[in-house]
Amino acid sequence: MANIRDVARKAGVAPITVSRVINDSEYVSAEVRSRVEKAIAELNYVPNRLGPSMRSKRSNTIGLIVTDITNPFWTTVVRGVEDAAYKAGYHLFLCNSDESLEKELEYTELLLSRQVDGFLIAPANTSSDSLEVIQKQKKPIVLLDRRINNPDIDVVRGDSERGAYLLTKYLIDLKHEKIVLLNGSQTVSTAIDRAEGYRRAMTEAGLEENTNIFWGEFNHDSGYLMALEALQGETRPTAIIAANNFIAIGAIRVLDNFELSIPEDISLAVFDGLPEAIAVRPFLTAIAQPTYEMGLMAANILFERLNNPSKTDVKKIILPFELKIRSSSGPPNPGTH
Amino acid sequence: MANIRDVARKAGVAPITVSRVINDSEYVSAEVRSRVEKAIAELNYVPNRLGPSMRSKRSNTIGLIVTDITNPFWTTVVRGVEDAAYKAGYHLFLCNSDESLEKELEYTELLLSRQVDGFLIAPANTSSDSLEVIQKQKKPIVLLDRRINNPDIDVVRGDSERGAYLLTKYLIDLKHEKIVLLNGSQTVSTAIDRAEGYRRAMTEAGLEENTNIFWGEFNHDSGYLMALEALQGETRPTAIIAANNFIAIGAIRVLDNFELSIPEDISLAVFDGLPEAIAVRPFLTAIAQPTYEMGLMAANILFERLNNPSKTDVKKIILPFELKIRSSSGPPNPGTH
DNA sequence: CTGAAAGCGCTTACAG
DNA sequence: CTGAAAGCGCTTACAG
Repeated sequence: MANIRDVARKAGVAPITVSRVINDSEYVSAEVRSRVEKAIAELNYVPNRLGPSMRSKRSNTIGLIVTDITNPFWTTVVRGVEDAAYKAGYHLFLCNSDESLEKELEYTELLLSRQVDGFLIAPANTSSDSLEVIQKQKKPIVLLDRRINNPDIDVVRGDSERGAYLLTKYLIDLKHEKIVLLNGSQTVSTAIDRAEGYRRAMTEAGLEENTNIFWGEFNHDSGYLMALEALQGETRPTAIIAANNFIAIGAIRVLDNFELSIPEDISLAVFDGLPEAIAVRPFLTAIAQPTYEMGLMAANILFERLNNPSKTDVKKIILPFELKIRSSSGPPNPGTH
Repeated sequence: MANIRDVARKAGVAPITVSRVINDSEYVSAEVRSRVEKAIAELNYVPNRLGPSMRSKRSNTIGLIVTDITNPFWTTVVRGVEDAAYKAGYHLFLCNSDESLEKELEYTELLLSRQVDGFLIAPANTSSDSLEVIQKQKKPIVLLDRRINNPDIDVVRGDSERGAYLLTKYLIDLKHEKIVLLNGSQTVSTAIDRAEGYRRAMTEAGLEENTNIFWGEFNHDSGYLMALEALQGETRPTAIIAANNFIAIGAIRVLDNFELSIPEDISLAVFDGLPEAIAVRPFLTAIAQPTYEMGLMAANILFERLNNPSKTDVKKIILPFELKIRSSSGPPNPGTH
């Protein structure tokens, strides 16, 4: 693998002249330029960007940490980020934290040592050490979808409180009274906010004594266990809200289990662009966010900040949820009970 | 941002001693070690891995180019790759080629200049320039799911020919005779192989005169257009095979369009782990591959090769497809016609 | 229009 | 057990 000196030698010029040709910078005579280009082609020379990165302290690289790219919510966010990065000339290090603070911190330190210019993170927890570690290195961060106990960090997130309020109210308007929320962990802002919105809608409707929140994790197994408990309790809910699509997948495993003899007409309402897979359920409501745009916006805010490090206004972008009814048959209400 | 010299000065030692502490290499007296560790902590020192990468010509970084991470098939492959990379201490640059040779080549060159150690690529085309460019730099490549006109490159792929054969035969056994294949492009190996398997099953059953292959692209719009053409043709098929899940999504847009008055009992058969979304269709068959394992295996073959550059045996791993029947109601056969 | 020197942050190889 | 020198591949800043 040839380096800039090999090319320079072959073309009979100095390395800096090769550099000028590569970067189209300053004047190089046509004759010298073509000699250099010939040498580059003959040697299959590919400039090593680690050199400039060392000097300039800019790698044009960003770290992207989501909890699990397998979740279609994050998949689409990541695609938005990647498209923005492609346009802006950045490259992406992709990491999955699996909702683990340890893994998140480990990735953070590795990415820092790789000299990423900035971070896009869906923090595993409202109080994440990773962010402080990054801030000590004065690298910009934009949070994805989740708030944090730190007012100085940019964030692009969905309006989880209002989303939960709308979804709950929608079920209440359909005459549901026994509505249960299968939620994520108390340490994740989206779960906290979704509980808040759910509570507000229940209270407004005079149903506060029916408020029933299960706190679990954003994964299949937790959804399964919470649904099992909720449905085997004394008073069976007529509607279940799953706080994210992974919880919904677990809940569906319970709802579709014939042996448990659970009535088919329990309504399921789901956050976060559920793979329509689940439209198999007779009564389904989904509420989702513009995830691709979330990725695009977050990435562009980060690049903006990298280009204008002096700007200090903190950006808090809150995107609306959109209600999507996907009942495959019949009305999603508890009238048949 | 402190560097190794700052730490050395603060601890009253030479930079090389700091290096030894960071890397736990060779003997450092306990006293000196603790002085260095104290200085590291006080200065929030994070070692810059670009330095070692420059010297060693190893970045511990790999380039991953898939066509579109939004496709759940690739999402899962990517997750497998990422898990393998995490364990092996590698970091991943994620790129989407969108089935474009130009974008693939552009990414390839950028990744080369970033000094990735190796590549995992789902090539956009059976004759991809990108691969030659990479081979000139003597960097290892493992192909994901797609063959190429080059016998020397490792590949981990699904057995598309046999998968298509099985899926077609399954439909034939259900008494379907008018089966149409909505396929990808003639330049992508999975499309070529799926056409081959489909043809073999049709011929074996004496249905070669019914063989009907549409060549398009692996995207929604192409699936929509091909399905439209197939269903509005003279003889309506009783079964449609979609060569990948994006084509299936387009086809479903046609099948579910009431205005076109297309009979509901047309059977749909789909490759590549369709988001079960589509189980809404009354008659659905899906055939899928172990995608997560594909990612894991491909990554591990790449790391193996990086650790043993001398080994030259080419690996061609072919993974089996698995048939999954997902009819939501009634038998998926054309008996009702 | 072209070039020699210095330095980005590390670690290998050698010396003591 | 500790350290001084050299070099990985570039480009900035200066000189001519």
